[in-house]
Amino acid sequence: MHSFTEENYLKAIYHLLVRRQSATTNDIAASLGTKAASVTDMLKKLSDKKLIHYARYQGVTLTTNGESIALGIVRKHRLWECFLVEKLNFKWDEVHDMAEELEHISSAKLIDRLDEFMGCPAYDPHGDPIPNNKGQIINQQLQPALQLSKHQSGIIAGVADHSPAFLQYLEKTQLIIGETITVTDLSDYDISVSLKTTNKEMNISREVAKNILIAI
Amino acid sequence: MHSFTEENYLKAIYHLLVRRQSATTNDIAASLGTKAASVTDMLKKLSDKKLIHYARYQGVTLTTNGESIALGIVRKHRLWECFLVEKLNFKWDEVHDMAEELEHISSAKLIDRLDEFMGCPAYDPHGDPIPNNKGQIINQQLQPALQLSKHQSGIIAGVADHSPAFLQYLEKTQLIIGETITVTDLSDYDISVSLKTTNKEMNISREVAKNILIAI
DNA sequence: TATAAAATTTAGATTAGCCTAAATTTTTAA
DNA sequence: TTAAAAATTTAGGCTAATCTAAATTTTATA
Ligand SMILES: [Mn+2]
Ligand SMILES: [Mn+2]
Ligand SMILES: [Mn+2]
Ligand SMILES: [Mn+2]
Repeated sequence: MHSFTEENYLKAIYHLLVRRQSATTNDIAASLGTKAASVTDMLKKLSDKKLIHYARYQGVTLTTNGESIALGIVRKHRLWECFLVEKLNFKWDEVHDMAEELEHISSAKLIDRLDEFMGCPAYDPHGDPIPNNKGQIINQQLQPALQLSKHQSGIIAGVADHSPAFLQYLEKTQLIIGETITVTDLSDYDISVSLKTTNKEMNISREVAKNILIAI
Repeated sequence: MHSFTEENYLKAIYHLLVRRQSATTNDIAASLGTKAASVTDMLKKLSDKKLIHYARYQGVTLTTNGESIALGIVRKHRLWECFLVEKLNFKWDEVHDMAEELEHISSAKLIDRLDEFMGCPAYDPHGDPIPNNKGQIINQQLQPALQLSKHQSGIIAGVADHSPAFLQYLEKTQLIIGETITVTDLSDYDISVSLKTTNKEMNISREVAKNILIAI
């Protein structure tokens, strides 16, 4: 149907629009590891195919069609991650690269069967919502743990940084999806946040607190 | 590591060598749906990479390295077929095209985990042996049902035709892997073979009998 | 064993996706 | 409000994989 490359562009544009409200040539190039000139070439092609709205120098948005393809890729990526973690016992920091390949397996029937096999999960191992087979997706309202005030509690529901290093750190410190945390101290001059979980108390950096997402 | 295209060439060459003891330019072109000129180009490239032994006009064989890559692809293809049939409830005639895509997923760790998850099966849904992670494969000695003599029994262990149409016919008539059949009549002038299974008696054409493989 | 037929290779092009360098447009800030 | 900086596009090229048409080699057969 569409090439892997086209699918990757549409997905990158989708993520940029979700996360930053805009998708520029340089942003797309950075997220795909290509050069801006290559992106411009592809934007013309995607525009010709009516998958994006594109006006020179103005950045892009997805057409209805383009967005539904992007959501299909995101759905596959996240469902395969569920499979890898829950059935094949991979850790949540190990699955992304495999899912980057698996998301391009074309069969819609396969992915719907996988969805069923996994029990139609709503979220992937990183807390990201899984679009259903009509492309509908739950829009989670999450906030960085850093924004919690002193004595406030919340449940960890996602991460803003998906890097293996960060995920491994969270795993090691038991700051995992579903865990309830309570802020015990917030310091202005120091750069750390003190908190307690069900089992223990700990101190995390502002950087970490910024990347842990709490359900509101 | 290697492109999908290179992997497909190596797999095609492997299958031709197994099934016909030789792999010629035209045969490879036919099995990949490309033209002979394209095959010649790729043979040069695979030869430069020391994956095949190639001498102009003489056909090709696989190097140790080339064969081990081919066996890796075959392993992935067959394990994914097992998964699709046993876990996602696909029929044996539906899985081939999906496996053609899944066989190129690169992670060795993924395929070894999948192997484990499936219980390290020795055969795929069509009775074809699955190479282990060292590339070792069981060399089954099978014979076409057509070669059974009158009153002789045997167990269906494979198929020589993997087309959905043939597989559906076998499924419908319950001539499936593991079924014991006994030849009740063989006619010289008529083109059919009469046989009985555990449940019923039936009559199949020579063409069908040729493509049902019996364990010896 | 000499042709004819078949198989294979070479020559020359095309397409998708990528690149660098140069030109153009937009944005920033003096 | 204009010059510098940043972003983007254009121009020109490269590689992998493909093709058609023509040339070459092998094989079959008269
Ligand atoms: Mn991921
Ligand atoms: Mn994820
Ligand atoms: Mn198959
Ligand atoms: Mn099979």
